[in-house]
Amino acid sequence: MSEPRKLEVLRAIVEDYVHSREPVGSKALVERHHLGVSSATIRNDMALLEEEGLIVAPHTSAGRIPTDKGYRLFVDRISEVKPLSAAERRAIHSLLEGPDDVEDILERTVRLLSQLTNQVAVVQYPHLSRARVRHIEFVLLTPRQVLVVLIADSGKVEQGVVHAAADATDDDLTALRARFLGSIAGSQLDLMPQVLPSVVALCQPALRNLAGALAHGLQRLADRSRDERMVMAGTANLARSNVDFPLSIGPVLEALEEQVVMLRLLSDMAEDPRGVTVSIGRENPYDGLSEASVVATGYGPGSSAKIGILGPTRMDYPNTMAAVRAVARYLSRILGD
Amino acid sequence: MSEPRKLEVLRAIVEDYVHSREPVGSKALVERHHLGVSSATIRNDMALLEEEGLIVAPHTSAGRIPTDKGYRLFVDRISEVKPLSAAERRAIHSLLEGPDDVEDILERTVRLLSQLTNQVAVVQYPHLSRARVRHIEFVLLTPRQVLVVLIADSGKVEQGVVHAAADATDDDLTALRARFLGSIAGSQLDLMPQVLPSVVALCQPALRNLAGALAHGLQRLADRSRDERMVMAGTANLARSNVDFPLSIGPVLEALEEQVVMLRLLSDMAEDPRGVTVSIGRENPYDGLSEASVVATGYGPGSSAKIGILGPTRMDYPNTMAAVRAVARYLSRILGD
DNA sequence: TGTTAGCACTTGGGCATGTTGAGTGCTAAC
DNA sequence: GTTAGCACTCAACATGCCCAAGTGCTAACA
Repeated sequence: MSEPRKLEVLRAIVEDYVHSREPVGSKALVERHHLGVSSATIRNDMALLEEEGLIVAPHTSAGRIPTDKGYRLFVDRISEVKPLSAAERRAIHSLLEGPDDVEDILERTVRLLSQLTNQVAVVQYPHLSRARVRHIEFVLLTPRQVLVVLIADSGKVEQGVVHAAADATDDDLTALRARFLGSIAGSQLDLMPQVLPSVVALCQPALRNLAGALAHGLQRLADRSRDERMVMAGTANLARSNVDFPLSIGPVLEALEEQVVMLRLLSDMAEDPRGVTVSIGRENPYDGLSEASVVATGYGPGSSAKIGILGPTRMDYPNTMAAVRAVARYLSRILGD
Repeated sequence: MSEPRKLEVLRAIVEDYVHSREPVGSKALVERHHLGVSSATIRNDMALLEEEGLIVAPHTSAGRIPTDKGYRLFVDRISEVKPLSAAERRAIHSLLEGPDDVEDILERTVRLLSQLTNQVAVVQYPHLSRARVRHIEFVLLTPRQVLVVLIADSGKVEQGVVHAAADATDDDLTALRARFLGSIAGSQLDLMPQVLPSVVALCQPALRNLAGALAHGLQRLADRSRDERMVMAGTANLARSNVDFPLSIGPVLEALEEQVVMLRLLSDMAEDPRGVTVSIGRENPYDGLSEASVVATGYGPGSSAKIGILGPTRMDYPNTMAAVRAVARYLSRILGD
């Protein structure tokens, strides 16, 4: 049997199944795709495909559906990333115009991606560990409460409240701010643990307590911005695409809510030379996602942060991959300047 | 027939139905609750309740289930808000300890509430319109991009990027910052439209363009913090509580994602003298929530912001109301000082 | 007047049974 | 290597039947 036809048959099965959501049989296959052979031949091919674990029959006399392995082969060797339609390109263009606040941009991006793909879209905040301190600000809220603001040169702002052991004054804060800023402005966020203690040590004894508290607060902010976050959109698509289909969406929602899980998942996805990485069904390290696939890619400087979508294994991979890739590229471009 | 018993029967029906998820019949009712009368009598009562539109029978020979109106009566006149269990109180206490960053607190609160109630929890950011300007900061990102930071005395920080028409320098920004701060520090966020233009007008002509852009940016930030937002948690509970039950969760997820809808809904809920407001099924202004109920209450200064939960109409109102009320009180207390 | 027992009636759910059609694997011929 | 043909399997659907749960009603009762 010819190797090319075998792949062709697998391709046809995947496409039909994604489209119809129903097991596809040999006869329907020859009708819908002009394969040039009879259904009996296809049956033989299918038997082989099943032996190789690429497809399975849910019950004796039903059609076949692709396995995770089948999808994998499809994605790796068969499908081509389709170019986006003109309408889609336009949507990307227009939706990503507007104020270029990092937060705003990510929010709109993720919404856009979820609409393009009809899946749940997820985007990770850009990494800040290599970002540098641009500015800090101490603001007295009450005599014992100080709002600490840390501004990175990436434009990200972190804030938190610090409790002082004794009453502080605006003058204290102004002095300390100058001192801190002098020492840490321009230094990398991940170097702060090395720098901060020496700043505190150099303070006048009277201020040392306060300085310690503030240093601790700054450290927390720096940690937090390294500490990753994400934005998502389109959870309602989960319910829609699975009407009358038993992808139990409970576990998936749980995974999405446990941001740690999702972030881990995204980070762990190796970068693929083709631009998008796909993790299918049980390939996912998280149990709740055993019937789901993740399509993701990096964006921004060094492609360090990830953007992607989450959907049922039975999804339209070519189009989804195209959308993810395109959106990631636009996003990189916008954040680039 | 005695009015008290009628209510008692309704109460029993609601409680059994909430518990079992199945229509409850007259016989089962007398068995589970010691009502002191026979099933025949209950049948008569039920017929009356049905006439009044408080309960319905899904089909001829099934038990009855409460209608929206039935739940309404139950909530208004029958149920009592149960006190929380000691364990629950402890959970609230321990989970709400930690750094008292507004954002952090809200996030933990909403997570806690969703766990206590097994529903989706939602909390609205505190209103800031009456907040005052504590501090502003301009940071040069590139010669033509300025990061504008607005810090309110409530501790909330807003940030955004402004594009300059011409190159700006740090000195320009320092000067402008002093000027802006001198005029608007301490003034209410909603008064900024009146104040900002005059500041711009007073600037040196060379800086006026830049000042205008910055003023515009500040205005946007002020608007945004008036512009309401929310945090939510527990969407996975939707899937869980509705396993084998046809509350189509799609529309509900949509509503939750359209934050505008939810915020509107929360804002529109009148304050109830008993401390918690309930909106049941079709009482909700949004179609997708016709099988859902919202239990909410205000918190914080003037109870202006809302916190609440969203779940199926068939929910345990007494406990849910108790949890919402308790959590709101703790939240108020924590934010109060 | 309110309560109760008894009874005829309705009906959804479960079950056993039969039928249909899509789909398969296998074999023999091309 | 491909195909036609055929016997076989089995989910899905339909049909009929019975049962249990539940109802409404009536007549008797306190």
